[in-house]
Amino acid sequence: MTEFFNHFGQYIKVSAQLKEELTKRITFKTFAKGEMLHSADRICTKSYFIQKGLLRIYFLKDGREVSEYFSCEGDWTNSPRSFIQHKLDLYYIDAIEQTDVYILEVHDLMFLFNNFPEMERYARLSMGSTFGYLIERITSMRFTTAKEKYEHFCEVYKGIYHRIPLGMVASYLGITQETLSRIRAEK
Amino acid sequence: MTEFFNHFGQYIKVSAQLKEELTKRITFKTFAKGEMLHSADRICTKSYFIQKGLLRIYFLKDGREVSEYFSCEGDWTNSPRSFIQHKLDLYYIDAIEQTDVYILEVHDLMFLFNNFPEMERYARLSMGSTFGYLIERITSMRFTTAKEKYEHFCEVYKGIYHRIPLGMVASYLGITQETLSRIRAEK
DNA sequence: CTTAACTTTTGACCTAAATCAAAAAATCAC
DNA sequence: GTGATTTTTTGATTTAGGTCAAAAGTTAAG
Repeated sequence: MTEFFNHFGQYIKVSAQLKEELTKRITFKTFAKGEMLHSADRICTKSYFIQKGLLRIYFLKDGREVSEYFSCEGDWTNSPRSFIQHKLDLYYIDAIEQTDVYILEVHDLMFLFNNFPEMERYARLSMGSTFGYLIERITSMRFTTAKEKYEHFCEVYKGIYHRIPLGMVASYLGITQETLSRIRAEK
Repeated sequence: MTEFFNHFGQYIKVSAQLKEELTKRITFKTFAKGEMLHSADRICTKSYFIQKGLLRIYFLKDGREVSEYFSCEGDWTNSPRSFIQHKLDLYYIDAIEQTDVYILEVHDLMFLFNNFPEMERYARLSMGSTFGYLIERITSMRFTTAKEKYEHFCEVYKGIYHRIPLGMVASYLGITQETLSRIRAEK
């Protein structure tokens, strides 16, 4: 669980007491490649912290799977609006590779928010980072060629972009797999 | 300042003491139409809460202004990464209409975070809402026609979309003004 | 008012990327 | 290992929306 506590340690000082409560509330699970972690027909009550592996968040558009984003080692993953606002949303989560995760239930997280003010700070700060990533992504989606979009993707997902199948990358970028295949071929 | 405290009241209980500290630290200013609130050559140390009016956050791409988003009555505005991470970023902020704002300096905000744990909660919760909006926007930008993008924009900015000049809307959507003009004309 | 400076619309033409189709390559299951 | 399924590549064709250019409308300043 070292990587798990280190993650919090990036933003706040993790007291022995918080560590104990986290340990008590967290569970561990391994998902096989292709296995579903979350489906759009349920409210998302779990957040997954990836110890090892790769997850994909996607939704269905006219029957086709469109990747929303990818998460790897050291990331939290859930269906954001479903988890935060406790309502249904359109996202599915599955495992691109065999993936080991720590699981935290939303009611346990609420307990932590209510009893450890530093957890509120942790949430504020870590959300702040993700914020920047989302804004940069929106920026990079407009007035850019398919090639530029792909190059931006490779930068952001440096180190893991080769672990993600081409078709999933294409839908993440909002281009067809044929176009992405041609971009990869040309250089 | 009622609208200002009401905003916090949506997320947390605002104690008399917090109210007092907020009042002490906030300043008020009016910007004329077209006036700049923030420029990319400076670090953004101020956050603006709009009492009345309309602001635009934009950046320059090949010399053209690209709208990142718009903020109106009841919204906070700043250059997000610059304000949060205290570094330079590429965004400019100007006033689309004459705009009245409450101004909070980043160091005053930090004081509030350090002395009022409920402010951390406020930040977590209000960021959570914005999060949902950003993700939905990313979703709506891929595999959609220019017309669908515009319709989504009108929904999200219902009530204020007619206050924003066409060219600014077009760049927000990542389409040309000519295309947007034709979309508006056809129906 | 009147001129200047933007903003929006309209028209003609062009191109990046979509679509459709099928072959080739890689991966999986037994 | 072998056939079946899935993923990726390649080719031909189409199209939505971009570019360029200019006219029409609108707003602002003196």
